[in-house]
This record gives sequence, C-alpha cells and structure tokens, in this order.
Amino acid sequence: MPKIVDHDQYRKELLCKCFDLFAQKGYGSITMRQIAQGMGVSTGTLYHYFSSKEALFEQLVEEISQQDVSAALAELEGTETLQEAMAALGRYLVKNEDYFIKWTFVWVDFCQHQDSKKMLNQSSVFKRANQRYQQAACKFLGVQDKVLASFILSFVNGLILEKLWGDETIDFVEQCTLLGKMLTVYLQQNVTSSVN
Amino acid sequence: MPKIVDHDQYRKELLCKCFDLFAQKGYGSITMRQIAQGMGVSTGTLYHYFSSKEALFEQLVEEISQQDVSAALAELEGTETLQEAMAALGRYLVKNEDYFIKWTFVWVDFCQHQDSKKMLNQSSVFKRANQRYQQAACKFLGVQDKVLASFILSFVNGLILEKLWGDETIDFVEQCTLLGKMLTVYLQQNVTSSVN
Amino acid sequence: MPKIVDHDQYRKELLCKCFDLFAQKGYGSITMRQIAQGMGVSTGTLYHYFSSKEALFEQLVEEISQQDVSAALAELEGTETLQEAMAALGRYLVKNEDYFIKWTFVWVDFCQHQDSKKMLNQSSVFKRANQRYQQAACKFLGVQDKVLASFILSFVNGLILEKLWGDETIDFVEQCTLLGKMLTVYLQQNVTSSVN
Amino acid sequence: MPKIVDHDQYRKELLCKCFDLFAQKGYGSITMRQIAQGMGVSTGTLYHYFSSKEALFEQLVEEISQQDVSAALAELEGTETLQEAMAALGRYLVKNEDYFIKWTFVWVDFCQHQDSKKMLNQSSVFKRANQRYQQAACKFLGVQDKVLASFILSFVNGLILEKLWGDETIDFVEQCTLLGKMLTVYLQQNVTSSVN
DNA sequence: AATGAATGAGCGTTCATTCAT
DNA sequence: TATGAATGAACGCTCATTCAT
Repeated sequence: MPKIVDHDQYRKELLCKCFDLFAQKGYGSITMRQIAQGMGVSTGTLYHYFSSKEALFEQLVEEISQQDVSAALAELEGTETLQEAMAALGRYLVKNEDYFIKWTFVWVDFCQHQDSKKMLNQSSVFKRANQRYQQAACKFLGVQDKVLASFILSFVNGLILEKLWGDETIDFVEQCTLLGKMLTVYLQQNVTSSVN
Repeated sequence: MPKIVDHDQYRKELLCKCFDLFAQKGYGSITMRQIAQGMGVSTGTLYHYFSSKEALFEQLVEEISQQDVSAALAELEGTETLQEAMAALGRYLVKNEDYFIKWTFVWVDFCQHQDSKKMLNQSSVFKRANQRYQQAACKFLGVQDKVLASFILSFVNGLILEKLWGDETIDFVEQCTLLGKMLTVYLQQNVTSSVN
Repeated sequence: MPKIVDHDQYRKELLCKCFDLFAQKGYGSITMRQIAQGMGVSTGTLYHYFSSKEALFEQLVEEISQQDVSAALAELEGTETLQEAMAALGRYLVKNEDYFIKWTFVWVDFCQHQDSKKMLNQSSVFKRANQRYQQAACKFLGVQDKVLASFILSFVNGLILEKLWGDETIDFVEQCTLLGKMLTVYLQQNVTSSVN
Repeated sequence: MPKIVDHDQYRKELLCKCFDLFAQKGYGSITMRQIAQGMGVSTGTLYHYFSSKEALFEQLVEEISQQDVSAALAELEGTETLQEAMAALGRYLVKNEDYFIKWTFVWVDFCQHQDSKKMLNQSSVFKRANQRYQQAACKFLGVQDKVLASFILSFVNGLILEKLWGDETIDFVEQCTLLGKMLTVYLQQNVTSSVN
C-alpha cells in the first residue's frame, strides 16, 4: 500500500510546515489561503488532506504533542549531578528557545479553543503529552516526587513564558543553574531531616 | 444640552466587560458583534468608544496592565516569614486562579499580535507591567536579587500556565509552600556559605 | 413672527454651505456627519432643519435652481452687438468657472437620483429652471428662436462640461467669441435669404 | 486541472455589464451586492476579479474610454458635405442617446471622485480619450482648426447634457443641422474674408 | 491528486437617523 | 434649540469551504 504511506507522510510534512504559521498568527487570525500559500499548495489541495481548518489545527497539535520527548532528552543525557543536568537543560532551552515559544503559542491557542467545545479528545491528547513530560523530567533529574516534578516543569514553563512576553533579560542558563543549586540544597536538607 | 455621559469612565467600564470575552475566545476569534452583545450595547456604540477592534484590544491590555499590583499585594501583606509569605501567595493564586488564567490568555494573545506589527508601544506598556511585578515580588518576599525575583515570577507564571493547560492535579498552595521551603533553605545556606 | 423668519433664513444659510460639499463628493458619497461638520453644527441640528439627507439635497437643488438668473444676467447687460454680448458671456464664464462646474456636478447628481424615483417634483423644479435659462438667454442675446436658444445653451453647457472633465486648453472667451462670429454671420445670412 | 476560465476575458465581460449599473446609480450609491446581483455572480466572485469597488470603477472607466472611437465613426463616414455630415451626426446621437447619457453620468462621476485623490492616471486615461475624440471630430468634419474642433465637441457634449437633464424638447437632428448651416456659412465667409 | 474559480455567510466598520437631555 | 450618544441595517470586503475540471 504505497499510496497510503505517501498520503500520510505528505500530510505530516504539511503539518510540520503549518507549525510556524499557527504559532505566528494564531488559529483565529490565520486563513486557510495563507496556510496553503505558506505550504506552496492550493486551497483545494489543503482540503484534500485536511477536512477543515479545525481538523488541521487539531492534527497539528496532536503531531507536535507526539514529537518524541525521549528523543529530545537523549541530547540531555550523560549528566552526572543535578547541577550538571540543570545547566544542560538551560543550554537546551537557549538552543531551542524559538521552538518552545512557538510551541507555547500553539498550545495556549489550542486550550483557548478547547474551552468553547466539548473538549473532544483534549484530555487524551493533552494529558498524555503532559504526563510524558513529567515522566521525562523525573527520569532525567532522578526525581521521583510528582510534586517536585510539577515544580520543575512549572518553572521551565514560566521561563519560556517570560521570554515569550519579551523579557530579554532572562537568562535560561543562569536561572536553571539557580534552580539546580536550590534543588541540591533542598534535597540534601530533606534527606538529612528525614534521617533525623 | 446633550445626553450626559462620562465618556471616559464609560469607556473604562466597557473595557472591563471585555476582559472575559477576549480571554475566552481570543482576539482573532471573537467578533465585534459578540463583544457588543456581551456588553449589552450595539456595534455602533462600541465604535463610538473605540475606533477599531485593534484599538479596543490595545486599550484593554493597557487597562489590565495598569491595574494596580500594589493593591493586590496589600492582601498578601502581614506575613512574617518567607514560608508564610509563600503560603499566602499560594492561597492568593487559588483564589484568583480564573483571573490569572484569563490574564495569561489575553497577554499571550497580545504578544502574538504584536509580533506582526511595529510593536508600537509594546515595550512601554509591557515592560512597565513586568517591572512592576518584579518590584512587587521583591518587596513582598524581601528579596533584592533580580535573578531570584525572575526565578520566582517564572515559577508563578509556570504554575498558572500549567493550570491553563488543564492540569488539575497542580496544587498552588502545595507548590508555593515547596518553593518557600526551598528558598528558605537556599538563602540560609547562601548566608552560611558567604559567611564562611 | 420673527422666529419663523430666523428658522427659515438659517435653513437657507445652511443650504448654501452645503453646496460645495455636495459638489465635491456627490450625494451618495458624502455623509450627514461630514455635512454637519462642514457646517459647524451637530447632526442633531442638521436633522432639526432637514428631515432627511434626501430632503436636504432636494432643497439644495431647489435653492440653487432659484438663484435668480436675471440678477446674474444684470452683470452681462449693456452690450450692444451680439459679438459684444458673447464676449461678455465668455468673461462671465471664466469668472464663475468654479461655480458652474460645481453647479453641474450637483445637477447631474440630482438627475441620476431622480431616475430611480417617481420624479416627485423634478419636472417642476427642473424644467422651470431650464425655461428660465432659455428665456434669459433669448432676452440677453436678442434671439427669439427657441431652437437657437437651445443651441446656445447647449454650447455653453458643453463648454463647462469640457472644463469639468479637466480640459484646461479650452478658452471660454475664445470659444464664445467664435460662437458670436458664427451667430452674426448666420443671422445676417438668414435675414438676407429670408428677404430674398 | 483547474476550472478553465479565461480570467482576463471574463473580467472584461463583467466590466461591460457594470456600465449600466454605475450609470444609473452612481459610484457612491451603488453597492457591491447590487453590482454582483446585476451581473449574476456572488460578491466573492466579484472580488475574485476586482480587488475593490474603486478598482472596478477605474477599470470600467478605462474600458469605456478605450472603446474605439474610430469604429463608431465608421458608421458616420460617407458624407460629402458638411451639412450631410452634421445631419448624420444628429441621427447618430439620436440612435445612441441612451449610451451617451450613461457615458456622461459615468464620466462626470469619475471626475468627481478623482478630485479627492492624487489623480493617479487620470490625465493619461482621460486626456487620451479626449484627444481621440477631438481628432476623430476633426477628421470627420474635415476641420483642422483645434478651436473649431473644441467648439463642435462642446456643442455635442452640451446637447447630450441637455438631454441628460431631462429636456425632451431638444431635437438632436435639428440642432446638428443648425450647427451644420452655421459652420457652412461661417467657413464660407471666413474663406471669403481671408481671400479678401 | 490537484487546481483555483465560485459561493454566500459573516467579518469589521459606517451610515442615516433617533432621542434623552 | 441644540447636542452627541445610541442604534442596527447595510456597507465593502474576507472567509472557510465546495466543486468542475
């Protein structure tokens, strides 16, 4: 069945090309014509692969939420101490800053539009993605505590959001290093006190 | 003897009523008719007070960015230790969760649309708001370090973002308390080590 | 009854101020707000004196069609020969070029809008004006022949129209003088031939 | 394999269908919906072929100003004397009275709207058309004198304007015949006097 | 599979007009 | 009398979507 493979693969290629456009303009402000043009196809072709603008957007979100977290984390592996891990995370954020900002735009946009609907498959798509992130974070940082994982994820989200808001004074590496120090001290203390 | 209306005050009243609507649908997806209806006025009246949808949105952002941070922080005052302060912050976030989520939606939306323009007065409106937040945070927590202030703000932003994404497992009080502990330990340690 | 006099006189003043505005933009393109602003009054006041935009326009046309032709022709009197009369007419056209062009704009506009209606009082307003012009022309030029009067009026209309179209090469005096010569020769010839 | 349509040709067909509508209502008073309906297409299709109402109007004026004058004059050829020529012109005017009146409405309308702009290409479109008319008139009547050509054109314009104003007593043939006589006499006289 | 012409509901905005003051 | 705030139908125009090719 080579045809189906082609069709599906081409669909995914188109989805990837969509990402920037949706991130820049937002779901409500971008038009199907602009999307088609940005992809170098006609509107007819666009509708050949996606049944509606909404479907296109949902598939895009699905796609980016499925981009394998573990693959990304592979880049971060090989750190021995928490401090090193956090420094590596900081560098990783700097390197992919643009991508994470776009990702945040798309994700927030998606949430906004979910509200006004029946949250069709929000929970599934969404929460699965979030869980994967949490698990990856736990694994990477060698942390088991779910609250602590949430804590770290929130902090990273917040850093990106701050950058998205145009605060150029934020330094990802500096901030992550700071978190690293705090975590180290905190975990030591915790161990000590729990021993006591 | 014209009809007596305090033009400017009524304008601000309308702005306040806009907030929820823009937060729920987003700039690109809400229509002027919906806004007018939501405010209980006609589209004509809407345009009597705002020259365009864009102007309305910008004035809304200006308005909400001017809502006095200090007034909000008054509610948080009276804490003695950092731990108490963070716990109070947690409770405050819980209490105003909806507002902060909406605020985030509007702000992100605004950033997205600023990109495609000359950022007219973005810096002024925007950065002033951010600075006010940082200063308030410093004052409230008794922290001078700007990096640390950014750290805390990022964390709070991230918490809200996490909730905005639908993660209902996050507990603001728990998370803030955790941050309180970490900060306490970290600052103690820092003092100790700098003394040593 | 001083009040009624005031009211009516003010109404006519307003009408006069309208003329330029209607001439420049045309009935369909000018707005009541623009008219009110151009007159230095509010829209409310405008509607206090005129029941509708249409009524305003009709009264304007009525007004300018009633501006006394004879008064204008007084300026032209005192010529002895047809040649002199035509030269005087030429100078008169040059002097009032702007007014006649505006007059033509308004008049054509009015005709265009009459078509789509029941020609309410078009005939009366309109044809009376035209008849007055013809009579004045006959008297001024000492011509009895109605066909000849139409001929001359048409020519004058055409001159103005040509100017309205932007043909700046047209010289009213030159053209009127030419018509003077032609009429002189023609009438002589005619007399001669009818005598013969 | 897209739907096969000769875009440019269809555009011109649509333009031709516009003429009557613009002539009857005027640029400012006709709506795009009315135009679309009058053409038997949707507003969307209208905008597929014309970028704006203004562009549509300008292209219409361009189109009708390019309609070849010489083709029209072909119908008038074959006259031997000036008298015959003028009589033929009169009959031609009678025959095309409606068209010329509409043409005048559109042209005057166009002039009115040009005033408020930078007269983009008015001069070119406009003056070229006028020149063509003058040349055609000269050729047709065997007249070289530019002043005389302007004289005749003005007269013809004036005749049409008189009809446009609703003067139904005007007889094109009668008037043109009169002009023919006057020209004949005048030119004879001129020759005589210049010989003398 | 791919195109782009076609649609008409709906968008942001403006309009003539009304009415409380 | 005079104002300008208020209205909502209608404007020019755009949109997601369909369909003939």
